[in-house]
Amino acid sequence: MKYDFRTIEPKWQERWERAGAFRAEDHSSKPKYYTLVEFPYPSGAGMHVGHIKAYSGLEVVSRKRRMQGYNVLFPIGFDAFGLPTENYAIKTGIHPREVTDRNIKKFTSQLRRVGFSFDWSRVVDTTQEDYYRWTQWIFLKMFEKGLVFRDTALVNYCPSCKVVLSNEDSQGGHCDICKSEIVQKSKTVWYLRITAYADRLLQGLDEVDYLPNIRQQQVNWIGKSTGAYVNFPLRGCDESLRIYTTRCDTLFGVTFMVIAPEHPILDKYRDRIVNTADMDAYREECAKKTEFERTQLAKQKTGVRIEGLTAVNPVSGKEIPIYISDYVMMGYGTGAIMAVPAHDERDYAFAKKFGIDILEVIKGGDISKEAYTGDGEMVNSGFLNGLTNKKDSIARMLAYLEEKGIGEAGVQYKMKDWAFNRQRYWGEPIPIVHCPHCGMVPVPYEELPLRLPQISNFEPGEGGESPLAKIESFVHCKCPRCGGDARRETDTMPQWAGSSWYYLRYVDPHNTACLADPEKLKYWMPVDWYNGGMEHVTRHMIYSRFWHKFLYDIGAVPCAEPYAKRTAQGLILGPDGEKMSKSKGNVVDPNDVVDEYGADVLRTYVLFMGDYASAAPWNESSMKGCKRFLERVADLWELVRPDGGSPKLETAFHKTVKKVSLDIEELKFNTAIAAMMTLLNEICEVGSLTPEQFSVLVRLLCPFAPHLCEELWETAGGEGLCSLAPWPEWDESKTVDSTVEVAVQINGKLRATVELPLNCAREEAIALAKADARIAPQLQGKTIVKEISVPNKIVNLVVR
RNA sequence: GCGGGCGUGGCGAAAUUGGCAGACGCGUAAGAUUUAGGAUCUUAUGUUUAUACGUGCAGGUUCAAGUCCUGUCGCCCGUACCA
Repeated sequence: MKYDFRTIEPKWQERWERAGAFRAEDHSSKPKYYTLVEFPYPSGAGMHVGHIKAYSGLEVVSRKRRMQGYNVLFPIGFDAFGLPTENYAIKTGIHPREVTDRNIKKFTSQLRRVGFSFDWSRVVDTTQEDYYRWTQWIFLKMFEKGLVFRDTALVNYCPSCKVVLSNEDSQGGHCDICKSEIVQKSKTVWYLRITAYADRLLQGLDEVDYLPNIRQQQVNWIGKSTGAYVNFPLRGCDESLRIYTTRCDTLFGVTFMVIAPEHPILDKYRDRIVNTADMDAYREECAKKTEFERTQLAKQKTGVRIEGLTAVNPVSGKEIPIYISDYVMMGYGTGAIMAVPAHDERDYAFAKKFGIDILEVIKGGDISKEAYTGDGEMVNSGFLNGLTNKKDSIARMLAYLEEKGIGEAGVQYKMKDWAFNRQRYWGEPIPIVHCPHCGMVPVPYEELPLRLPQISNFEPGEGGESPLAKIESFVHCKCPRCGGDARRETDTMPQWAGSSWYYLRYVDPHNTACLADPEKLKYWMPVDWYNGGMEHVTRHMIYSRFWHKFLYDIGAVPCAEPYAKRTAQGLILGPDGEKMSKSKGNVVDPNDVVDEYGADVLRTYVLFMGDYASAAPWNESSMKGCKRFLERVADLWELVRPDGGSPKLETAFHKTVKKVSLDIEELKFNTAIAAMMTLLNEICEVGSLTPEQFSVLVRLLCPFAPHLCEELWETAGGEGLCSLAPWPEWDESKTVDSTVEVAVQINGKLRATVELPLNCAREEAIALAKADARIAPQLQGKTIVKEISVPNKIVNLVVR
């Protein structure tokens, strides 16, 4: 058969669509399987081949599952709210709705051309009113349950995007979207109390099957630490300074305290402080520093001693000085620390610089040179002296603190509450009304969706307020509670909102009564296998796990975890080995590849190019190997004969079916394809194959190159669609030949290989090995000290 | 610093519990075919003269190490003054 992909591919795409071949059934007696890929953000640039690789993995799994008789839900949609579209609108004046629709159209056509087996009847678009209605509904439910709060805080602000960012979106002190430097700004911010779920998000990881590195990243992100809160009395005040520490056993070694420059105690006891001028100067200096400067210029310690205010070490009774320094953060713990310079590197550096006492409480190091952070015997520590086990000394100290009422055990998380608002137009409006009498009042559920008003000027205000603030008709409203004049909240939700629950909407995308029908959720949830990029493993996944757990708590979903299994694919790099980006001009457009090579070659190549989880550079000439492979398969029909094949080829088929079946489950697509290539080589060597063998190969290859395989299936008179034909099975007993090649070593060095019957007995194998024409001469005059035989693998003769 | 991962031909990479290192593909070379080019097919292809040597480097365990152990160098990803 001539491999005419330009005719074949549109033909089968049309037939699949007409037959509804990949529609998931809501009511089915078949077992269900829900495969999920991360839905794309429809950017103006269109898709690149990285998207294709990201979807091809579970595409193969989904197709295999269908052939195995599962009712498969493999949906796609668009995460379409977001800044790039809005920035484009500002630049061009074209409404984001229009831009979004255009981009979605482009993405859809690209995806269709690749022949992905998505259920196109379930597409969701987060920017559609019937979708964001339910995003707002979830928000209001959280508001109702006290998980939404507002606070004035120093926030990460991007001066270029004019928008407040969460900690997650401003890592390394740079805006996640435009890469410009973040500044700290005091703003009123909406928060979601994700920290209330920190422990459950951590524990939930035990119930799911995530790749170990993915799990670890989430654990680190949540960042749970166990320790103690300790109160240090302030001399001459009724109040104590509260700190958090993981090493309360070193309490006797505390020689000073450090508090964050923003710590409220500084204002409260301002009249007692002698050197307010120095203090204010330092605080101002810190406020000006960006988060970036504060962490990068870190290693050099700066600070100011607060004169007139001292604390008392609650276990030793010694009076100790208090400093302010920006190495202590207001956002972690209590914003104050007890400093143990002898056993903490940062405290040590600070103490050296300011000439503060360093008191050893753990033996083992040389504290005249550096801080000792290892374990050892406790000294200078009263009742702890002599203890050598860290656990014991911590337990003893904790017991003491609790007994005396000085402190208590506690935990801390690195994870912070989720800053949940953006001063932007293209997002879900936050459905809250500010009433001068009633305060914050939720928009009634029956008024959802709270629609985005039509506007034409998308510029944010100079003060960084949302473009919505300029729309009088939107802002002015009546309070839903008292009916008086009120103002609408004008901030919108961050982009992460819509993607936090989209997998639920796929289950029932057109429901108008609830976010998804409970019965359908019960059938489809949880997602059996979720694949996506490593960059979404912390933010997106933790956010959506949090939303899901909340929905579980209010009875809206039937399971505690949304994703039963999670894997991640590696990037496709440009041909130059660099990350693909528009600015580097190394982006490969899937449309170009489909034009020149066809969708099946593209699909096969992105999976063949290397380990699925690793990054690999695009290499066009390497893709030609996949093209040749498919062309040779297309020609195979010529070799089909009822009496074709050979016993050896039959074994090769069983081996290959097994290998491909198992490799797909482990995302080892590269070796699965290699195995089929090897099989093809063997068929060509034999020169013929049976019709049944042909059918097996076509079905085996179908998830990878479905268009070609449908065509071959039809040519061979197969029944129905190849895509829905039964997955080939293998017979374990037929995966092995009757004879095996066994390596013969002398002193561990390969000297010959011998053909032995399968499962040849040890004695016989050794005897046959010794008798081999190449081995026997080498044993002349030598003594055999040891004979090792591993069945079907190796014989090793140790001689002297 | 901490957490995770990786280091194998000219290139992308394979290699169950330790058991023939380099499967499969690219590239390269020679030949066939072709008016020519391209495409296709056949053969060869880790280094080396047989012997020997080869999985970042140095040791170790073992009959046997890419795989296990100790030390060391380098790279990538994530995170970062987390008390």
